[in-house]
Amino acid sequence: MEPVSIAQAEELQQRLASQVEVPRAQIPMPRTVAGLDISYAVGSDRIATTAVLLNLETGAILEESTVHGVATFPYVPGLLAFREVPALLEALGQLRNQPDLLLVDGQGIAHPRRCGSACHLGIRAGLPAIGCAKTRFIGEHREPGPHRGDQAPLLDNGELIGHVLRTQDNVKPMYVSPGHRVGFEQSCDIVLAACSSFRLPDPIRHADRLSRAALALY
DNA sequence: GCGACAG
DNA sequence: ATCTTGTCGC
Repeated sequence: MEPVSIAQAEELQQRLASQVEVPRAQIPMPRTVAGLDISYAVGSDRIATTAVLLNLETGAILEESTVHGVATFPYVPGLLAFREVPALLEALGQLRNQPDLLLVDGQGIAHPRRCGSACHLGIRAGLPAIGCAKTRFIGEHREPGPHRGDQAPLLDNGELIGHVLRTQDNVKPMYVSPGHRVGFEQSCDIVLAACSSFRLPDPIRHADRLSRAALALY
């Protein structure tokens, strides 16, 4: 029930999209969040996937897990989840403690079918999830203000699909959108809280560094 | 037909 | 995502 053709993936994604929940109400502020990321080898299909669990209140890293594997699905814009989510679920499963929320390196509902990687992962893990991407995928927006916390709505044909959020003063903004079971405003609040002193949320930044190091020596 | 296109 | 050198700035 994992490997699928591109046509099947689009069909499957259509069904998953109907399961995405974007509440208008606030959810309890998560105590712990897990950041996830994948590194790819050049001339092979080897990948290393890392999950980092962080205590959002203290900023302490509680635990981390890394799994090695092989990329089975190609990169197709709009279908990134089929390439990455299986591995992300594996790394997540290796954590001893379940996080209160997931921070994904990619889009949430800021996606053509409102079903980015963060939506897939949130639904399949049964946990709240937020998509936090470094670059735009779809949608238009104005340039947010220059300071940490400044933001601008990300719109697709007038529909709100996320926010462009400045996570530190004078850095390129991040593209934040709900993945599952968390609203727009709170998604920005949580991402901001996770960005202690860098552009990227701490857990994602650590996961990126750890997965790259793991891939290099394996 | 042409350009855009998360990671 | 990854391949890449030097270079600018704190």
